[in-house]
Order: sequence, then C-alpha cells, then structure tokens
Amino acid sequence: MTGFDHTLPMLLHRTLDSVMPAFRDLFAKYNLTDQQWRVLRILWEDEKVTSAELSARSLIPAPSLVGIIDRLERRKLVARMRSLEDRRIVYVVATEEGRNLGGEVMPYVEDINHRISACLSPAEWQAMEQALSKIVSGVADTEQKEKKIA
Amino acid sequence: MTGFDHTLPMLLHRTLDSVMPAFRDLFAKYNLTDQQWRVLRILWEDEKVTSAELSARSLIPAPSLVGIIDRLERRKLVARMRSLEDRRIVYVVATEEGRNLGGEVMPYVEDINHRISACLSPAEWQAMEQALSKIVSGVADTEQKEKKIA
DNA sequence: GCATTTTAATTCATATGTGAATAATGCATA
DNA sequence: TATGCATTATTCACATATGAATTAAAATGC
Repeated sequence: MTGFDHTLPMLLHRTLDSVMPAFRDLFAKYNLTDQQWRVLRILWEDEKVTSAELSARSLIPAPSLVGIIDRLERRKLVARMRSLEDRRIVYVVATEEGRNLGGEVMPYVEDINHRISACLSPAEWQAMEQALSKIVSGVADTEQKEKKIA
Repeated sequence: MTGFDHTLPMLLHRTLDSVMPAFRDLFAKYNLTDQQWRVLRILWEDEKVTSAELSARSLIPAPSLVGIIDRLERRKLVARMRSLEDRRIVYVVATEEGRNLGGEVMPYVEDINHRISACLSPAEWQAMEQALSKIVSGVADTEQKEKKIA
C-alpha cells in the first residue's frame, strides 16, 4: 500500500467497488441499473420533480439523466410532463407501474443497506458521515477562497 | 435530507463529486483524464506491471483499461511489452516522457491531497479510513457467508 | 501427445460520465 | 416592444463502466 492507495479518491472508489456489486446484482433482477434505481427511488416518494432537481438529488449529471429518463420512459416506469407556466421546465413523474416496482425493490435495498451499516457501530458510522461531510464543505470553502483571490 | 441521502453509495458519490473537479481541472491542463493519471501514477514508480495488476491497483476495470492504455500509448506516454516467458501476459511500462509528465504533475496532485486532508484532524482521517476499510472487509465477509450457504 | 480446462487480455454491446455547445423559453431593460 | 441576457433541458463528441463473449496461450488430466 503506497501513499496513492490512501488517497481520498482511491479510498472512496475502493469502498464503492466493494458495496456496489450487491446492489447491481439486485437491480439486474429487475432490469434496472443503479442510476435508474436512484431516479426511481426519488420519484417513488415525491410527486413531481424537475429535471434539474432530479439531477441534483440523484447526483446524476444532467446529460446522463436525459438517456436514463428516456429508457425509463420507454418502459413506462416514468413520464415527462412539460410545465405549463414555464415551458422550459420538465417535470418527471413515476407511473403507477414505476411506483409499484419501487415498492417491490425497496425492501431488498434496505436489507443491503442494513448489512452495510452493520459493519460499523452507530458511533463509527456517525463519525464517518461527519468526516465525509466535513470534506465536502471544507473543499467547497477553499474553492470560495480561490475565487476571491482570482 | 431523506434516508436515501444517508445511504453509503450516495455519501461516497457526494464526496467524490466534491473533490474530483479540482483534480480534473489540473489533469485537463496536461490533457489527461483522472483514469489516465491513475495509470501513469502507478507506472511512475514501478518498472513494469501486468495489465491485471494495473487493473487491480488502479481500480479500473480491465475492459476500460484497454482503451486507456491505447490512448496513453498513442501519446508515447506508456508502452506495451508482451512477456516472453508467458505470452498471454502484457506488461505496461511508462516511457521516459511518461515518467517526466508524472513528475511534473505529481506536486500539484499532492497539493490537492493536502488541502483535502486539511479538512480533518489526523485522528478523524485515521478513523474515516478505518471505517471505510471495515466496510470493505465486512462486506467481503458477508459475501463469503452467503457463498457457503449457497 | 492430445483433449480439456484455466488464465490473461481483449472485444463487444450497451449504459453512463464529462465538458462544451445548442435550442427554446423566460426575463429585464432601454 | 425589440434586444440582449439568463435559465432549462437537451445534444454532441469523446472517455469510461459493466457484464458477457472471445481469442490466444498456458497448465492439467488422461
């Protein structure tokens, strides 16, 4: 293990690589990718969400979202509805079928999440989440400072 | 913030999204992607590495590695050398030029890494790294148990 | 020695990520 | 009200991720 292996990007990628296969094996049974699931997961609870908000909450870049929604739409799991007040905005909603699929997959997803959190004590989990969150806000702050300099 | 936002994959993705732009802006100045950098970073120190080992250490899936090495090879930054003892094996090596580029970029990469680690105290960083590592080994263990059952 | 099985790298089809550019609409203001 | 600017979603070109299949070259069993 060199210094490189202890780099934050490598630590995060390594952890993702270890947990994602379980999710992907599950999603594959329903012909879903994990990105498609993320979208469905958000729409499962909320009525209608704009594309921009969906991108922000799913952490899926807007250009990728277009194709993902296209494919979900073809399968009648979601639908696009252009706003009438502001015709630039597109709302995405889950269909009845999409909502049902969400409800069907959800318990298994929670199983996996429970198995993951069982790897740590609640205190450890809390500390990890705070550490990650500190990094997110910390990095954002240094970027602000650099903008002021420039 | 729903439960979904506190899910491990979302936490990890959110953190990655916050730190990667700084790296990517840097790499873009040298016409490198972050995956290309990861390969160069490994070859910068080691003499020759097999494709399989490169995939394992860079966390880049083998099929992706093919194209990445192709593009680095076109720019004369790395070279492929087929093993003479076992002709299935391909060694990848950095050229003089590749090694120089590595040396040139490295200090700036370390700057970014320092700025990231400055967001946490050494103890917090240590705890976070251990937590992530616990998850990696913990998830691997539960997979083993499931194999035995099946 | 030859057929079988493994292994290493690659290819293939499809889905997604990334950054720049575009089209369509809304908004401000001269 | 016409013009310039901002915003939303999309498109484009290119690079990478994913899982299955393929090729070539060992290793193994008989």
